[in-house]
Amino acid sequence: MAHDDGIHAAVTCGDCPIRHRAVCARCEGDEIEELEQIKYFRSFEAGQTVIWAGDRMDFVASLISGVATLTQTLEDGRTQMVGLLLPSDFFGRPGRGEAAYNVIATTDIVMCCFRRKPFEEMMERTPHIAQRLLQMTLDELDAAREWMLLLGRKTAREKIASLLSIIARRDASVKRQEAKGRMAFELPLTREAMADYLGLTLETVSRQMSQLKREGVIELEGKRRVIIPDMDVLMTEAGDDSDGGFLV
Amino acid sequence: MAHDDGIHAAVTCGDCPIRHRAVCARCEGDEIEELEQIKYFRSFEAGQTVIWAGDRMDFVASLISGVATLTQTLEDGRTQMVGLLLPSDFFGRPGRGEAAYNVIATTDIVMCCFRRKPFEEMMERTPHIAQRLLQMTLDELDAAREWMLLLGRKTAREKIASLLSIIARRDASVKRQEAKGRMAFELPLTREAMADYLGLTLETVSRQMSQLKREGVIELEGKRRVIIPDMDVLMTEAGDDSDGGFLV
DNA sequence: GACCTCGCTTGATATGGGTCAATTTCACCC
DNA sequence: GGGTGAAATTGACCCATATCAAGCGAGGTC
Repeated sequence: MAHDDGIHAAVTCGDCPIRHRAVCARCEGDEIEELEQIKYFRSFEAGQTVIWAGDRMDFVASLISGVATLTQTLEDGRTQMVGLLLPSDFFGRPGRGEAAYNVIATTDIVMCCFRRKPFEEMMERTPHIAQRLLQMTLDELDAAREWMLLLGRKTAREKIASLLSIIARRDASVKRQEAKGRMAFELPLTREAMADYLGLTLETVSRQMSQLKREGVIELEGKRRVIIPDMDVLMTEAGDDSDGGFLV
Repeated sequence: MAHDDGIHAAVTCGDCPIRHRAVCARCEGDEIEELEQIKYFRSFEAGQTVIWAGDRMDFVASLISGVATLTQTLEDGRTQMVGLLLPSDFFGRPGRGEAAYNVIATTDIVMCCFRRKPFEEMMERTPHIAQRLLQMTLDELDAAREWMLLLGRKTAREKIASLLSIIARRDASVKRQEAKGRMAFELPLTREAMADYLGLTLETVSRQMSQLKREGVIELEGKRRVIIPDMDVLMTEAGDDSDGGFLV
């Protein structure tokens, strides 16, 4: 049962990424068995709110399929996305009984949930879990910091290019293809969600998308399908050369 | 040897916060003893660079005194602060041999360093360390997300008020005094560093500080000493009511 | 005491992105 | 295949913040 990469391991271990990613670093049978007892699935449709900031949250979860977002809002309604959850991403916090952010499904999603208390108890007894979770959290922190650079210092054009290349790269790694040359993918976000990710208005997002299209940096099929003729060009537009696999 | 709060514990455990914060959740003697073997101190003067992004980094560390920053830059020199380190904050990443960010001392600082490899080995054997580090990292992630809201959606005025109230609150908790009513503190950052924190230019920072002063929200003694006549007013200006003790 | 430097402030002007207001497109549903 | 409504585009205008530039003040050096 060789584990040469994340995807293979996840498949080998079963249908739920958390079993591999947060827990079974070495696929130990009894750990998986115990997780099985406290796990359950939930699904939501595109547009539904999974949980509101401040609500009781007695589970932690990993996303199996679809895309969800974490958002924060000011009283007057200004909202900022602070997390973009793609399949295999984890959310919820051990030791915290209430949600800190709004979690919203932007496509139909399926989540694999674990009851929080038993999960925390398991963490106490099973060093692998805490260690794996630490690695995942550190990765998220790096992604958050990259995101801060984007929010604080990039132009609207660079922001758009960055977001597109983040999604393209993440998508590419899932499909196990090289993130080079020509690429195509379905945008899982509305223009408004993109704006909330980037700290822009949806009009500016739209304008910059049109601009990039006019200049041949991207092509659009309909409103959501994006084709990148040349990833290198897009990444130059993004303003940094970070080739890391960041993204929360 | 009761541990009723973080500060007390840190003092009780010795002079280095990491011993309590990252490790000795229950002050177990042998863990402390072993850490003692791999620890060493380093100090830097205000303005010195502790480490450049990309450099080899074979230690992790906690800040004992002073203030340091983590910054990221684009090729053309635009820079964004992504971490503000105050005493007892931890930095460096287990499992990563090179620095991801520039670490710069903004005041004279003293750090308590631990050689990375032995620290990682200890983490493997000592669940408490990974668990404590996980909690600290999750707190940092929350702080980063609060920071993202600031960068993406707040006005210059709100950004300044937010930063001042973050520093004031953090300062207050160190001094064990209530973060209510009148407060005073020394700004540990230049206007330029404030700008890098907030995603603004230093001119805008200066103008907004003058504006807040003119309106009586803050008072200034010299350029660095800040007096907050009424914390509630400042926090209203900050645009959110988050009373959490966030901050990296 | 004159001079320099560095951090900061202030002013004048430019501009990127926000705001407000129509349209247009397209995915979906009869 | 035509109708409908939400999502997206586009235009006109405005404003918050950036940019460029000048000047100030405190501390340090000769």
